[in-house]
Amino acid sequence: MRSQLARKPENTYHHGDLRDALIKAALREAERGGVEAISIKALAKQLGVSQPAPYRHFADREALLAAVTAEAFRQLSAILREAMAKPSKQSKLSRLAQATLDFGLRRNGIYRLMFASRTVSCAAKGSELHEATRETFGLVIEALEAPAVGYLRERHALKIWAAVHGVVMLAEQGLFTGESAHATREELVEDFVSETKAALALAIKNARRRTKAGA
Amino acid sequence: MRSQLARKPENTYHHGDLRDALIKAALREAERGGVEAISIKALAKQLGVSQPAPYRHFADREALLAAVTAEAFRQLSAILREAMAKPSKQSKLSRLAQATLDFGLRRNGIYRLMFASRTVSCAAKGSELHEATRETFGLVIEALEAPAVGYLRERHALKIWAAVHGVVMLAEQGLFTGESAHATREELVEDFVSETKAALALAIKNARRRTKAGA
DNA sequence: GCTTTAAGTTATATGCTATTACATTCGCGG
DNA sequence: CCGCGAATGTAATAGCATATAACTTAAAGC
Repeated sequence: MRSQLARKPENTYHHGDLRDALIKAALREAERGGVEAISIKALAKQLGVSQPAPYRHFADREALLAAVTAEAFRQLSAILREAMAKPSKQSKLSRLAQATLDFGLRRNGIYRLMFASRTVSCAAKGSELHEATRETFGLVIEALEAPAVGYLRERHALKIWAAVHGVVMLAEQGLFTGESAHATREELVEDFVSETKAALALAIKNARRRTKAGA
Repeated sequence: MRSQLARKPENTYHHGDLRDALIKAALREAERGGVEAISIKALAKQLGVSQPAPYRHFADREALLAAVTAEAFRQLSAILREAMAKPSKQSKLSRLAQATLDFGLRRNGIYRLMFASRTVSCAAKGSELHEATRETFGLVIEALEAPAVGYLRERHALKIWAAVHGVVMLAEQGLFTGESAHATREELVEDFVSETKAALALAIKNARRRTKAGA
């Protein structure tokens, strides 16, 4: 199992690690041109194998996309983990949010593969992709750094997650150029971070009060 | 110019209004299967014309998608306008936000065409599509019902717009099923609406104070 | 009415997905 | 160390979509 990221060596029949190479190459393509830039045929040519070879590893294009998307989620998780670990004056939540924004803008083709295609919604409950997305969302919950009070953390994690994605979407649409350029994307994300923190703190306080009253 | 929404009448050479019929039919397809379900060939067959006929009206598939997306934005604008006009106990902003959420979930294929494809970002500044998107965003600003203080309205319009889109995205990914189901999508949107209103009111007050102090 | 032009047709080139039948290599048990 | 089965890759091909070129028909303007 020769870990081979690029073309297969000439004069060999087997590539060595075609499955992995396909995923890596597809990620590169998606980074450039989005989902539609991922072509099985083109990838095969790029890696020096015949067109049908990829079908030994993926049932169809959708299956490849699912694997690529899962890998993308794992990469994002790693980036977010790193951002959260790094010592900083900013809060963990802020660092996570800004890192997500940065990822969404810099690697937008991949980002859209992850959040704007149907691939994820079709992922079955135990699938590799489903696990990868849940892991990433777990980091959001973790970044809230709040005590576990019922479902409050999840709810506020959803809120900040949604808000950041919205900013990425609109930024990519060009809604931040023009007159709206006053509000930079980073500022907007920071707004959401503050509001989420405040709302969560308040909600926890209220929950505690209710619990005490009930006891 | 016989306004003809469906197939071309048999035994006639000209369809009558193929361009419009293509857009309408493509919208139907997108509503079902998303962008990738829009096939020039299939549309031509559906409308009873030859495959290359659509190319008389659209340079390529991208051009058709742009026109379809523009039409979708106009339809959304109409829906939002109606929601805002309707008398209700809810605020205009709330009605706009909830209507957008509803549109995003109910007509998700079209929604993705509008907000999650590259079509919009590629729209040139004076294009039909660009105008349509700006019109829709104008409604968001209008829904804020706030006095015009500098760029504050645009900024907060961006915020609520982003937040709602984020909710739609995550909802479609299935992040609201499972343990997170406690927070319904509608509740989350309402949270964002309240927070946006509060933040905008505060910002306006601060701006007024600064202006007075400066005068 | 004749001509120009818009709109549609047939035929065809190209590229992608996917399947089938066949070939090669790897690795493991004897 | 040999041979056999499973995994992996290839060649050939079917089917569908985009797009272009050359040709035809109808509509509109003078």
